[in-house]
Order: sequence, then C-alpha cells, then structure tokens
Amino acid sequence: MPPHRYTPALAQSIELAWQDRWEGEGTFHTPNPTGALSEGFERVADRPKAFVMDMFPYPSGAGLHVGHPLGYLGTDVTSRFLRMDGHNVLHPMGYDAFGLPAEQYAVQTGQHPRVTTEANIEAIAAQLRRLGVDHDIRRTFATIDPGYYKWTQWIFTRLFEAWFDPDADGGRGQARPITELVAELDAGTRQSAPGTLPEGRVWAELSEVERRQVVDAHRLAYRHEAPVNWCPGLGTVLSNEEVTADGRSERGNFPVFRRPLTQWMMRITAYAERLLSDLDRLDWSDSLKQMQRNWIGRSTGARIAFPVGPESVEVFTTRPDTLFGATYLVLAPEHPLVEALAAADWPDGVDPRWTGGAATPAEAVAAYQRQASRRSELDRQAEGREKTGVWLGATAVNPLTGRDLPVFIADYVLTGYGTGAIMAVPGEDTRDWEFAQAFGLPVVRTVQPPAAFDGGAYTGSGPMINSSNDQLSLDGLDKAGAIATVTEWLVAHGHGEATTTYKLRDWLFSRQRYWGEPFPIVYDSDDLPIAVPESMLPVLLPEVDDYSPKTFADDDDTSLPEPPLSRATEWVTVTLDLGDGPKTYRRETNTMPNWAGSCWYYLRYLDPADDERFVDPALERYWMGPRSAGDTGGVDLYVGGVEHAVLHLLYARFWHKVLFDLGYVSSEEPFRRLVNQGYISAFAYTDARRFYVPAAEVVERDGQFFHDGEPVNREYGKIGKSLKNMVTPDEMIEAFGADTFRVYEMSTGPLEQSRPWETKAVVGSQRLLQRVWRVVVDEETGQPRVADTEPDAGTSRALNRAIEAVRDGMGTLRFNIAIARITELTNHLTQAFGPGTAVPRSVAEPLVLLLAPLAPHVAEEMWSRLDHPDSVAWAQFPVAEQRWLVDDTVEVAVQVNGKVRAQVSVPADADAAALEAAARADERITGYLDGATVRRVVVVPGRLVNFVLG
RNA sequence: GCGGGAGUGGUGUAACGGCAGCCACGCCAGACUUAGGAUCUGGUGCCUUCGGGCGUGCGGGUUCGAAUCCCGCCUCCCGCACCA
Repeated sequence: MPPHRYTPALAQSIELAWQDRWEGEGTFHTPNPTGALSEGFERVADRPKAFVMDMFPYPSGAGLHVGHPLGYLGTDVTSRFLRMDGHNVLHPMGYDAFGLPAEQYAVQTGQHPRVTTEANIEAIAAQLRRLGVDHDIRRTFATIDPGYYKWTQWIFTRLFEAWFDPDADGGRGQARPITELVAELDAGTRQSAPGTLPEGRVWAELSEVERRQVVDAHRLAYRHEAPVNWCPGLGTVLSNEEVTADGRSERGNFPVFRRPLTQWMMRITAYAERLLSDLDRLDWSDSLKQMQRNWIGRSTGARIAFPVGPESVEVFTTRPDTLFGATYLVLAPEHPLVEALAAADWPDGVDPRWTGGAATPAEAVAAYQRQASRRSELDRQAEGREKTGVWLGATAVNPLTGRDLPVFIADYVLTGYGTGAIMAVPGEDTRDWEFAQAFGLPVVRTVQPPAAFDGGAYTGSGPMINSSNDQLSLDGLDKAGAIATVTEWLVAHGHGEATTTYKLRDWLFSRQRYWGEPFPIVYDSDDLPIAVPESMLPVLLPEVDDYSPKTFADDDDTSLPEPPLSRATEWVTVTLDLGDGPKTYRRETNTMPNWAGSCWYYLRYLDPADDERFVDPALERYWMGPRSAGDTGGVDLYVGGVEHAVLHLLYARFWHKVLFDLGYVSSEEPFRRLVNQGYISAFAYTDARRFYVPAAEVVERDGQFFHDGEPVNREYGKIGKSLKNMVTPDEMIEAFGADTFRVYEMSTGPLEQSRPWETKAVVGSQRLLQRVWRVVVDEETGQPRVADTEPDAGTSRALNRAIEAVRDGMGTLRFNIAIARITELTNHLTQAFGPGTAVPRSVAEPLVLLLAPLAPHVAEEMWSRLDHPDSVAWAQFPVAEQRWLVDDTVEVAVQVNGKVRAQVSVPADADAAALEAAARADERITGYLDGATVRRVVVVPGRLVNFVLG
C-alpha cells in the first residue's frame, strides 16, 4: 500500500492534530462587538452576523448513537460554510442539565445528581470535540451552573413582577410592571381583572393583605388552586404539555391524576393570540406551525347566557347559528353552579335514565361528581365514548324558542375549556346526538342535510331550517350569514356576545422535585409571596440528605406531593432584610420544571459570563435584533427534534415575548428560522423465537438474512440497546475517521428527512475522501501533486458548476446535493488528471475549500500541504464564475408529440428559429416529419423542440 | 374522526412544468495484484422478436409537454383527539 494513502489511521491522526490546533489557536472563538469577548472583533466588524444553534443536549448517560449527531453536524457544516462565506458566525453549545431523568438516574446510582450530570456532560463534550464541531467553547455552560440559574431565577422575578395589560399596544396586549397596575388601581383609572376582587368589594376599601392578594392574582407568575396533573409515580405535578393523550407522564409513562392543588402558574394564555399570529412571521415548517396552532386551539364563536331560575348559565359555542336546535344544556361535573342549580327533588314521572338511580338530584350530582373525579383520563379512554350524566332537576330557557331545556352534568363537557358548559344541539353535533340518544332527548334539525343523508348528527353545510320566531328568522341562510345574524340579535337583546376561546391552558410551573432551580420566592408572616431581590440571587439549591422526592405507588391517587426541599428545614426558614429590617421568612420549596432553563439559554450564549445582567442589550441587538421593519429577529438557524414542538418552543416563545414587552430584548421571537432534523433509524433482526439478535452480526445472502447460519426476520426501528442495533459515533470514527462519518451522515438526504442507517454504505464516503486526497496529494511522497497550470475548459466548467451547486446545497441544508456535486467534480479530476499528470492548483484549491465545511480535518490537512499556513476555516469559500456556467454548445432534446426522438447539438445562444432548423435537419426527425402535418412547433431555446403532428 | 406531510430502480436519493433516475450503496464484468472488505475502468429501471415498447402508488383532468399543477381514491408516516 502506498505510504501516504488516506487510511482510517491517517484520518485519525490528522483529526486529532487539527482538533488540538483549533483549540490551541482559538480558531472558533467568535468575537462579540463589545464587552468581555470582543477581542478580535475588528477582524469581522464588516461581516454580516449569523447565529446558528442546536437544541442543546440533555446529558442522559445513555451515550450517543449515530442518530444524535445529525443535527449537530448540520449546524456545524452550515456554520463553517457561513464563516468561509464571510459571516461573523456564532455557533455555541450548552447543556440542559436539570430535570427528572438526571435525578432518577442519580437516585438509582446513589450519587448526587450533580456528580452524574457533570460526568455525562464531560462525556458528551468529548464526543462532540471528536466529531470536529466548531463550537466556541468559551460560551458553553450548563443550566445547573449557579451563574446561569441566577438569571433564570431573575427572569422568573420579572414575570412575577409583571402583569398583562390586555388594552396595551393598541389592544394587542402587553406585559407591564406590576407597580403600574397598583398605581392605576390606586388612582381608580383601572378596574381589576374580573374575578380578582372579593365578592361585592371595591379596591379602595380593601385591607393591605386583601390588596396584595388581588395584585398577586394579576401576575404573570402566580399561585393558583386548580385541578392539576398529579403523578404519584414521579412524586410531582406535571404541565398539560407533559401529559400524553392517554393520561400518562411523558417521562416515565406513569399514570396521571387530576387533583386540586395550589401551584405556581405562568400566564401563557394571555399571549395565546400573539403566539398564534406571530407564527406567520416565522420561517418554520408548516407542520410545526400547525402543531402549535392546534395546541393553542383558537376558536371563535359566542357566549350565550341561559336563565335557569334565578341563576344564569353561560355557555360557549362555535355554532350560535344552531341555537334554535338547542334542546338541553350540559355542565361539566365540576362547574361552580352545579350545587346551586340542583333541585331539591325529582319531579313526578322523571325519566329513570336521568337520575342515575339516586333519590334526589343532590345525591345524583354528588355520586356523579365522585365518579367523574375518580376516573383518570385513561379510564375514560378505556370505556370508549359512551355518554353518561345526570339531570340536575333544573331547566333553562332557550332565548329564541322559549322552550324548556333540561340541564345535565356530564363528563363529556370539560371544565377547562370555554365556560365549562354547553348548549347541546343533537341535530348538528355528534357528541350531543349520542347523549340525546342515551337519554331520550329531542332532536331538532336546523341545517338541511342532503336528501341522501340518513345518519345522526349532520355536521356538514346546508341552508338553515326550523330557525325562526316572531322576531328573527335564519331560515335559508348559510352558516356564516346565520352566525352573523343570530350573534347580532343576541348582543342587541343582552343574551350574549361574540367571543374567542383557546385550548391553551396556563403553564403549571412548579415541580415537587429536588433537581431544579429553586424559586426565588419567600413567604412573609401573611403567607404571601415576595420575590427575592436581585442582590440576593441566586437562591442556591441546598444540599440535602435525601434528594429523592417522595414517590408513591403509581396508582395512589390519594397521595399528596411532598417537595424534597421542604425537608431541608434549616434552608426553608430564613432571616432576610428586604428593606424593612431583618425578618423571618419561609422559602418556597417547589422547584422549576426543566423547561425553565431552556427558555432563554440562547440569550446567555451571547454574554455567558456577565454577572451584572442576563445579557448585554447591545449584544442582544447585534446577534438577535430585527433586520428590517416587521422582522421578528431571533436566532438565524435553530435545529432540533420535532418532539419539542409544543413544549420548549412554546414556552421559550412566551418568555421571549414577556422580555420583549418589558424592554429587555429587541427581538420579538427567539427563533427566526427553525428546522427539525430527521431521525436515523436502523434495521433490527429477530430470530425464530422472536428475540432480537445483534444486528452487526447478521449477514445477507440473496436477499435473505442470516445470523449464525439461521434465517432471521428483518425489522426497522429506533437505534438502541433493546433492538440490539446500536451503532455509536465512536465505533464509526474508530473504523473510518470523523470526516468520513460526517460526510456519510450528511450525504444520506436533506437534513429534515428521516433515514435508515446503513454501516456498509459508509465506505462510499470513505472512497470519496480517498479520491479527493489522491487528487491533491501524491500517495507515494505525501507532497501536493498540483502545478500552476491552466485548467481546460471542461474542467473549468465542472469546477464552477460544482461551486454553484454546493453553495445552493449548503444554503438549503441539502448537503447530499453538495456532496454529490463534489463527487462529480472529484470523479472528473480523477479521470482528467491521472497519475503523473499534475492537477491545476486553481482547481485543487477550490475543491479543498468546497469540502472544508463537510470534512474539515482532511480539508485543513490538504490546505496546509498546499502551502497555506492559516486555517481553512477562515478561507474564502469559492464563488462561481458566471462565464463557466454557460456552455458554448448544448444538447437539446427534440420531441415528436412529446416523445424524445433525437438530440441535436446547437450553440447555447441559438434562438428559436435556429433551434427549429437544427431539429428539422436531423435525419431521424425528418423521418418522422416526412408526409406528416406539423400542427405546431414548440421551441424552448436551450431546452427542447417539440413537433406536434396533426 | 380532524389536521399536516409523503409515495420515483434492489436501497438511500436527484430532477426552474421541458431528455425521469444525478451521486452513492449493492450487484455484474474487467484491469492491477501472492492476496483483497484496497484502488482504478466499464455496466446496471423493467420488458424486448433489438425495430422498439413500458415506466415516478391508482384513476381522471389541465397542457404541445406532468414525478412536478388540479380533482377523486389508496397506502404509509407524524400530530391532535369528547376542545362545544
């Protein structure tokens, strides 16, 4: 074998050497325009900035498999390309390190979570370094660093010290400091939000404590008692986003129960409209935007009040047009008016289906409420959609028909959505139809179904029928017209109003776990919360003897949360001087959810060591600020998994908008462009007993698969230990080198696309790098085999076409295209400049530059051997010369009736007439045209000629 | 059920409405070799009577021309799911 062949061993020694040099020289240090990291900024001052980021990893301890680096490599290639193409590029990395998995792993191993977490971080950092990524490691931090979570706590205090003014910013709504609310309440220029004042009281006459309670109820971070998701198996409560559709925890898959508890909430619902409408301004995939839209769940309709005796029940409906068809009302079992509305006795002759077998309405209600509260979401699912409920013994009145409407409670109406009460229209709603069938309730159709329709509820469109009284007629109108007409009537007569509701709920923010940010909150002698002042931050997580949370049997729904910090009694009770002398306070013992740390980490990369503020505003403007009027600003490219569609990405957008409203950031959105990288899966194999066998040991013969000579069955799935198809980057780097691994991962498809892993195909990428190496370096001497000769025209064309296509592939994250064009160029050079023929330097150098973002180590080595002392990372990326992108002559297809029958070679600038003449001159074409009538000739210069025969 | 996305060789994929399958894996053949899981060269959609014919999930449509645009199906993937 030649002594200087690009073998895995040579690749590895090149890679390790360059990784050391990059670190030693600070090659990837990104200068800030100002402040501590501004050294060297003058070098890049005239460059446009580019902020490229990955969703930072959670250091789990399970180790990386070959799927994990895909996104990291995608941003790395992009970042390196942009740097070479003249940008000041910021490509940082950090670690999301608080949270349940680290804590649970620590519980298993008996180690403090910090110890295991830091070991895991170190392992991932080493793997990332070995991949050759160009992170500016001076900016790396973990969310568990006190210097970081100090500012997470500080941002929490900003949310605590703010309220949402729905009238601000021209009715769009905006966060404002809470002190301004107090001032307006004191001045009498503002009424407190509905439901926040004690019944029948006014602000001016409240006691100091009562006033504080009213103010607390307005805060963006507030305490609230409500049914929450209690997960005994984890010993903590969870947010809606952390509970799966079948009522289990996303982490750990434990059952979740609804229990009323007092918890910290974040008023994300105040931002529902802005979170929804600003999606239109973001460069995100349609599917991701749609997921957020669905989660926010905006629907427009009307609130309608139905009198029930002395009370009034308000319902929300998106179909006020069907009001003439409303034949009963249903309240959620937990609706606050249920007890007040329940009648004392059943009337004579009550339908037995309506009573639940109880002697009185009150008993029926109590029994049904108990049953509903005990049922977990999972049980409801398991029972299917059979409708249950009981009658309250009360009736409402339909404001349009005057008809009596029996009022039921049923668990198919949810407390949390709309008003927790509905008007039931069995003619046009499937759920109401099912309930009406089960309870023998009348059906009135108000939308004319098609003649052939013979189903139950008709949910399609059609003209209104049966919808008139002496004041109003909707008959014959379409849906939109009927909604407008009836809403106008309801408003005019005081029965209701047009309104919008959202599925989005406020974000449950407290967790009863140890391994999270402590709340920067203390309680005074009135048991009311006070924010810890900035000067006393961070509130450090105390050392405790037992950091594991108290967990319970998975299904123990009677258990109550018990935060581990509550057992740190010396920490909980604290004496502080908050401005009125030293007093004793009690610390909040909940911790924040692990989403808190990832809500703002992108900002901290900009100014990682700042102890005076969470980020220097000048740095935020430089890296994140809007570029033009109407631009949201934000990170220029954010790459990560789609699993964060409604968790991290919604929470981070919410915090960012609050920071924007309060004037701390200039950008309106955190992530201007977002791409979800695909997943890498792999084949797995099962033997006759259906057990998985190690995939690496399976051989293929004639389309069949064998393990130890026995036939096995091929499956496809997630890479991991359980399917015995684990492949790690370390193995691949060991066998091929990091550059080959990088090129292979990038060559298998566009970044967004999921793809299978195929180890045997990696050799193709290795061959490519070997061919490039052989084009540039003499395998016998190790010297460059270039000369200052002029390339021929064909080579120049091949080079410039490759440059053009590689640039396009880099910009659109289709690195597979870039690699295919580099391969073509390399193959051309291999053929054109065989052994003994020097390669023109003006071609070899651009080839190395094109390859540099994808295979940076071998590119550095070749660049160096081509006598360039400086890193290729800062070399100028090639720009195509236009004159080589157009051919002198082109091959044009000649079609007859749309079928290609010949090729003719013509000058590239031949006009339509010349092209047609050339086509007619081809003897195969004359054969077709002889004796036929040419009805039409379509000529597209440079592309084709099509003769349409009659 | 609702919403979103995708269906192209044995495989991963590529094609401004204009020559379908670039590039790679695999496979076949050859060269160089003591040897090859190295390297290089050539071939490789299917059928074929060697003229050609057929081919982008299925069926229609628009167009001189459709993988691409439109309509209706089918299949797969993802998200949501008693949200009024």
